[in-house]
Amino acid sequence: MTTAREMFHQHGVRGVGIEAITEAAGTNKMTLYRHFASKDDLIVECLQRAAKESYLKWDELERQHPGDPKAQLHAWIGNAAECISGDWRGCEMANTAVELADDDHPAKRVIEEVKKNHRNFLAKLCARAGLDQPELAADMLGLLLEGARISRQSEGQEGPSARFKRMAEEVIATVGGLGEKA
Amino acid sequence: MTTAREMFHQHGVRGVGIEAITEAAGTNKMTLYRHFASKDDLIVECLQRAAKESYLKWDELERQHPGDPKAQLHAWIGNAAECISGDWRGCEMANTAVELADDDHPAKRVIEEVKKNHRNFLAKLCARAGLDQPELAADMLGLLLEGARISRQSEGQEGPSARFKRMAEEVIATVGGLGEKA
DNA sequence: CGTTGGTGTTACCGGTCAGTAACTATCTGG
DNA sequence: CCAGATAGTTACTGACCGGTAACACCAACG
Repeated sequence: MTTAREMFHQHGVRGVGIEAITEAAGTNKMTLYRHFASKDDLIVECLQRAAKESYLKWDELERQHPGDPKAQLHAWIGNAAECISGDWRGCEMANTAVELADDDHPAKRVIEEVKKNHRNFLAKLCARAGLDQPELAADMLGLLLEGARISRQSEGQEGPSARFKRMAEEVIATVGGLGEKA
Repeated sequence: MTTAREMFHQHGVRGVGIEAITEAAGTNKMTLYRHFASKDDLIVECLQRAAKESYLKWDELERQHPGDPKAQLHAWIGNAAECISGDWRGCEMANTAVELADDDHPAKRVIEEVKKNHRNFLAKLCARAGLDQPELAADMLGLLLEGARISRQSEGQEGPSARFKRMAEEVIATVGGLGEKA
């Protein structure tokens, strides 16, 4: 199943077949179909697992800098920047959303919910960090990250996504309005 | 061929077949294969046509506000915001890049070049508009737009992408450094 | 020992899709 | 009026893919 995550991510959910996944995982199609009703079902469960992992990162942030929302915010930026660098292939959620043009695919509901949760977490963090316009800052940080993950795939590693960290810091410094010297 | 653009955009390049395209265009497969060597070829030519169209928009910007880079920049934001609203399905280029996981697909070269050109155009415009940090501002505007186009597909019309215009204006007001009152 | 539950294997079905062949119809220009 | 190019039609191939059926295998557990 971890294998499924990797292969879906690497080749896209539409670009890889069930057989290739099971083969790579050292098993076979039948075994898989005894655990998952269909390919769509497998996709959804993969995304849900990814969602759980990403939620855990928020807890980790809190653990690493307990009671220090400002440091958590900077750590969030650091995490995000680190994700983008390297030979990455974008966000599992966003990529899947693009691939699944069908709007009523069950995976879409999962993706939408997860994205909304992340935005809300981020907005709350911005507020706790004392930013003047936490909602605006959260939107900007979110879109910058989303854009960087996409740009990474269109323009490669050297493109604008390489400057994400600086942009994000600029946002919380100027837009968020920490009061010049915070 | 315009039909091909629409269908690729609507259902994704991997989600629609040659036959469906030709049928929708009121013709048939053979005729298409007399003009294009393969489906990949068709994809590439569609993207190139999309690229030409997008370049024309820059000329239009210049024509609408001749010699007024600041107005051109605001008009660019307006155009972008308008594109995102409505029942849009993201950027043809970026979506295709996500779908075509294969890195050495011929379409990838086209996409990369187009995206780089747009970034450079935008950076030059930011410089002409007198922004203090035109490169940084261009990167931010570009990523915000890219993020908005993706977020539009993950979170729907009501998500952060709806606030794109305000964010973009915020960027050129604070980050670009027009000097407080420009 | 036997049974039961999970796993592996093979083969298959039905469908879709990219791309081709061969033939016919239509329109053009000379 | 004829020749040549272009477009339409039908049918086909070969490959892939999602999903299923039937059956053999192997373990644990009574």
